[in-house]
Amino acid sequence: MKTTTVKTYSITEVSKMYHLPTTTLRYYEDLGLLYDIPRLKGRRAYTQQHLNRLGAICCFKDTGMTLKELQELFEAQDDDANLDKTCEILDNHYQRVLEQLALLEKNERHIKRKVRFYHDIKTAKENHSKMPNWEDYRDREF
Amino acid sequence: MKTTTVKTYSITEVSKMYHLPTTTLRYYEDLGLLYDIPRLKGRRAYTQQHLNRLGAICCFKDTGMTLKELQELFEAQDDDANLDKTCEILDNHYQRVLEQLALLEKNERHIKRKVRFYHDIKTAKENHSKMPNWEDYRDREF
DNA sequence: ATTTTACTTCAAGTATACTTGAAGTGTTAC
DNA sequence: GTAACACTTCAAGTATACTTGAAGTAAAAT
Repeated sequence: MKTTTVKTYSITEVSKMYHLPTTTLRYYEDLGLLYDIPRLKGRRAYTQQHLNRLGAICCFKDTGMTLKELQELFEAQDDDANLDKTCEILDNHYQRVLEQLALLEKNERHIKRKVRFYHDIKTAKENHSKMPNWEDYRDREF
Repeated sequence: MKTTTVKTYSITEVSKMYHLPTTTLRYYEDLGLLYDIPRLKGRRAYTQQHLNRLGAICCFKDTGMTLKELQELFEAQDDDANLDKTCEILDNHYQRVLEQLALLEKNERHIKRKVRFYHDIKTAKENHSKMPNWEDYRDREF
C-alpha cells in the first residue's frame, strides 16, 4: 500500500503568499470560487490545486474580471461540456486585457509627462528661471 | 473693444466625447473635481479647460487613483504653494502605474497561454488527438 | 397652446467587493 | 487548570463609485 502525504497550507500562510486578507479567502470560498478545501482539526488546509486556482483568481481579477464573471468562467471550465463557453469567455477577456494594456501604456506616457512638467516647474521656481509651458510637454518623447 | 466667443460643449456632447454618462459628469462636479462650469440658460457649458481636466480625471482614475486622491491632487495642483505635494502625489502615482504595467504584462502573458491551452483542448477533442497538458504551457513563449 | 425633449437640482438607492462583529472551538503556553 | 491564540461560522456593516427617482424649468416641435 502506498501512502502519500500532500503538502497543505494554512489560511494564514496562503494569506501571506497571495497578499490577501484571510477574510477575503473565506469570502472567495463563500462565493464558490474556491471549494472542497479540506479541514484539518477544523482548520482550512489548502492544497496546490487551491493555490493554482487562487493564482488564476488574482490574475483575472487584477485584469478587471468581476467575481461573478469568474464564477461563470470556473463553472464553464470545471464542466468539460462547456469548452466552447470557456473559450468564448477567455477570448473576450483577452481582448479586454489587450485594450487595457494599450490604455495603460497611453496613460503611463501622459503621467510621465505630467511628472516631468511639475518637477520642471519646481526647478524653475527654485532657480527663478523661465516657467515651463504644458504645451511643450504634450506628445513629445523624452 | 475685442470680443471673443469661447467654444463650449453641452453635457451630452461631453458625455459622448468621454464615454461617461451625464450623471457621472454631474457627480464629479458634486465632488468638486470639475467646478466653475458656466451655465447658458441653466444648462452646463463646458469649456476646453473643463475637457482638459476631465481628460486628467479619466487618465488618473483609469490608472487606479480614487476620486478622493484626485481631489487631493487637484487641491494641491490648483494651489501654487503646494508644488511639493503635487510632485509627491504624482511621483507616487507614477510608481504605482509602473507596477500596474508590469503586473498587467505578466497577466496578459498568462491569459494568452490559457487561451491557447483551451483552444488546443478544443482542437484535440474535435480531432480525437492527444490532449494538451497545462504543464507544457507554463513559462513558455509562443 | 400644449406636448415633447432635454436638461436642471437634490436626495435616496444600488452594485461590487470586501470587512467587521459576535459567539464558539480546539491546540499551545504558563 | 485556565488563559491565550488562532482559527471557525454566520450575519451584518462599510467604502467606493456611481445610478435612479422625483419634481421642476425652459426652449423646440406639433
